[in-house]
Amino acid sequence: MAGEYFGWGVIEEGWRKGPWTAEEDRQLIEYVKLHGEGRWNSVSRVAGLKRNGKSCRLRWVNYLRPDLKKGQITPHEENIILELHARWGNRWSTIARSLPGRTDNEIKNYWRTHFKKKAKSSINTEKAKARLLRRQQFQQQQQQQQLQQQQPAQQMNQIDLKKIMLFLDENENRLPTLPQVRQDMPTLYPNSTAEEQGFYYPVFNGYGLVPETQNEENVWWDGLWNLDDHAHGYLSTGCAANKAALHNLATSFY
DNA sequence: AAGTTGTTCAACCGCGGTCGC
DNA sequence: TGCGACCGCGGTTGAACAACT
Repeated sequence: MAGEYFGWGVIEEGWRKGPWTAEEDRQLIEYVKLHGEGRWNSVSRVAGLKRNGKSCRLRWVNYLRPDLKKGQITPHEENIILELHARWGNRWSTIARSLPGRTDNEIKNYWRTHFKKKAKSSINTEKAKARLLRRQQFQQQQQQQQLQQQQPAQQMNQIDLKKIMLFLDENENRLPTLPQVRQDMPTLYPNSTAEEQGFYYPVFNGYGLVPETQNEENVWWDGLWNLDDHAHGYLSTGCAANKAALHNLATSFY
């Protein structure tokens, strides 16, 4: 590698590498303000940054984006990471979508730092933990369901329940045959996932169906998680158990 | 106090998917 | 249909700092 040192960064083939300076950050922020996200390869030309498109995108997505949540991962977020990783594996960007303000890079780093070693030292222990977690989740879901049956009006707006039910009814024919993973409840998140089997799920975004080409189970559920207004309040109270409870609730409609 | 080891996280790299020509 | 440009993802690296000996 024949690179030229420039400050503590390196210039290689015309592109600067290494840590970003405050001035570079400022230039990138200014660029995004004016032109929006995307077209990263034109940043160098337009903003005069000696950074390639990839580097600019990464810097923006992982560090400069205004909606990023700074600070430590909370225990609740950690639970979600654990849960989703058990379900999806190393699909960091997918996991990150469920944690607003957190980046895939951040979650990946957090996982490696906090869980990878443990996983390495004892894969079996990890599997056992995942099983335990799922069992606990199932118990929570049952409790949650009981609560809902007792106090449905307080838990969730009827209109939103209707929305979901209508959605499920409307798409009854489109929904795939429930894969094995759903049939053997209480194992909510078994190791073999439906996504691997390439099922097609429609997406409900709170308003209607959104055509979706991805064959990912999570996309379907993400649609539900993204319910707005009242339902959002119910679903996103930061409680994975709530989501899981709805998951079960919805599953019962199949 | 100095050296070593461990931890964290920003940044880079390679690959694959998508899109437009 | 093939090709190149672009983008996003997951894996990996390395610098900075903290903790330990």
